[in-house]
Amino acid sequence: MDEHPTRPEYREIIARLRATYGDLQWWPAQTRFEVMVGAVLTQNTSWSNVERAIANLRAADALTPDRMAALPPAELAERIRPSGYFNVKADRLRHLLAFLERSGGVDALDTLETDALRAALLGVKGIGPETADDIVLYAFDRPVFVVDAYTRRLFERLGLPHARAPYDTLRRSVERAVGPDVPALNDFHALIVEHGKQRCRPRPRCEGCPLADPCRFADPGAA
DNA sequence: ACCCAGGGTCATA
DNA sequence: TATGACCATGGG
Repeated sequence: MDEHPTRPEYREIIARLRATYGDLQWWPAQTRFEVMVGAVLTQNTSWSNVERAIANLRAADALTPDRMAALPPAELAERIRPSGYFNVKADRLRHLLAFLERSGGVDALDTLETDALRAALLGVKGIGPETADDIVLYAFDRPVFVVDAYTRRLFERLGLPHARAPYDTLRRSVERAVGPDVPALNDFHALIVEHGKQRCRPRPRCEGCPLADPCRFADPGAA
């Protein structure tokens, strides 16, 4: 009941994951705008598919706000087709472009406080909590923790509290315990995703888990 | 022929 | 607050 993990507990998880997967320091992108685009495109979609879409955009020289805004909507959708939900995501990218336009661009957003930046992003149609935090952390280097499906699955299996709590409850719990440590928060989410892709999958059960070997934790719902 | 993937919106109860 | 339908491609 209201039991929060201690700082060492999360630090220990980070340390063990780092020992296995390395010091990742994430987001595979060349610019902050590219981070934002990738964050939208990877919604419920594997990164390999996003890479094709990004490559198509790069081939069209459309990886800047101005150049992307110049694309006809139908062509934008066609370019990002490999990332799935391409009609929905094309609209979301255009909402993002309109937001950047009326905000004065990426550099202007960087002058906002973290909470204000987060709130502004959440006001964009198509940008929910996880996408907003991807952008806040990986494009603007602000100290937020990103919660995703991998995070909930791992925390559930480790028996950590708030695994199924509302998004902000889980996010704040980790932020409070870890502190405003951008490199640690950057790595933590990246490591959870990497661990999720390599081992901590719905099935088969995590094999050779660096956090608990053998992984003895049940799937969500089975506990 | 399945299940899964670095979610979000909208309608409904 | 909490489900469920919907969006769609590509890999295992």
